[in-house]
Amino acid sequence: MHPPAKPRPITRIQREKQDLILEAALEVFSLHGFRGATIDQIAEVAGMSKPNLLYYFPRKEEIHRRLMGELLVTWLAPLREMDENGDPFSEIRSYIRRKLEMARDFPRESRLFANEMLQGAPRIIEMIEVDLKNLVDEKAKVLLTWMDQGKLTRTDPYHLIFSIWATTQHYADFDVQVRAVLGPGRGGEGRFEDAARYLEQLFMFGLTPKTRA
Amino acid sequence: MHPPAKPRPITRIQREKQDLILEAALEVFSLHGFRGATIDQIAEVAGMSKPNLLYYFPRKEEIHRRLMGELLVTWLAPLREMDENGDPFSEIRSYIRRKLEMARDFPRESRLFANEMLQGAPRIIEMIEVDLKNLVDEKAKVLLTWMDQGKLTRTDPYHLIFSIWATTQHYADFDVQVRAVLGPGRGGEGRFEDAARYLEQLFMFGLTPKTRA
DNA sequence: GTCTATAATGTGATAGAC
DNA sequence: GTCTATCACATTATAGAC
Repeated sequence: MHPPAKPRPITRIQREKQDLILEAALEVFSLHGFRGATIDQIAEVAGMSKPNLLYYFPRKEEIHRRLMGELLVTWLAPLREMDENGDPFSEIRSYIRRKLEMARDFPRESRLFANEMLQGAPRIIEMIEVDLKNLVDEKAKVLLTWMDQGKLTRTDPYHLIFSIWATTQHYADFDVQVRAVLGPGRGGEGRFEDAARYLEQLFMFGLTPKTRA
Repeated sequence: MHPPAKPRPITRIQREKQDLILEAALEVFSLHGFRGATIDQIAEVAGMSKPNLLYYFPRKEEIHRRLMGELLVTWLAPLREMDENGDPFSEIRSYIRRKLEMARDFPRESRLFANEMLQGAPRIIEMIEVDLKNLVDEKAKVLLTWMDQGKLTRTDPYHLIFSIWATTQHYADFDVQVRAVLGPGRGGEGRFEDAARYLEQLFMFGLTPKTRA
């Protein structure tokens, strides 16, 4: 009946400005959370006027939604890569390494996620309950299989994943504290190397079956 | 010269109202961070009018400052209790247990702290750099001594403390996610028991010297 | 000492100019 | 299609009533 909806052309300037806004919003939302962030501040960081920003994203929530949608995909990628057919120890070890690298290279994304969690995840609870839960269930099953085969110490696979999340993301979310405690000497760029070494030791020894020790 | 400053009498009603406000502020700040929290909301939770609240705390920042000051003391208590003269393993084990109990019993305090960290700790950076750092330095030395004595696997004491913080606080700060992933079955009150068992296993095996294994 | 009316500013959103 | 002047309301804070 109707002619196909004219695919509204996305101009180059539209794409560019949207990217500018999302980049600025990531900066501000990750620091102050959804309610603490102001459109004004986002606009300033993006280098445009507040009303101009609102032309591209008519609502503050739209910006946040877009950000969270893109985030969860990249955020879960490291876990998704954990391969059932690989060697359990090297799979877990590289999962930890990838996750720590994300904390190092994308701390704002980590803080954005943490902020949403702290607030009770009101805007992404559905994604958490479906996409994230499904992925974790799947990988927990893989871990259990490895344990059944005696390749891994028998332990709770869910809490294992939680502890990997917690320890790695800590270096992004609590970065100020980490650097303050380590001081100028050991709080520099080397802190991620130290963390990597420590975490590998913590998890590997904790996971090594007694038959292997 | 001057007569001693008249110790302005703190009436019962003053104390009561201040406690009400601080209780409400904890609730709101822990969910939305400093900027995301509004006096209006705090007043509503506290059951009083906004201007009335501002009579007892003339500035929003005053409320937050008071909250943070009290927080850091109780927050570091578990670590402070770690006793140099005790048995390394039971000391660490009970430290982890105490910390996990705090996450269970005082999740709002945990989230309040996390919120401040995410924002770069602008209002408590000094306390972090002095009080917290000093305590951690002191306890790191204790851990190192234990390692020197061969009672503990040699590892980085700072990152060990970080990982205990991260894994335990995770159950308060990311509670929504934990419960969503565990589902109704294992996400109930038992989740803290499971976490305690898992964490003990993780850290103990990771810390057990090979000569003991 | 206790509390409220009201000011001053900040904030999200829109109607309309270019 | 792109952008800005402006509105309605929320928010912090104060001056002044009880």
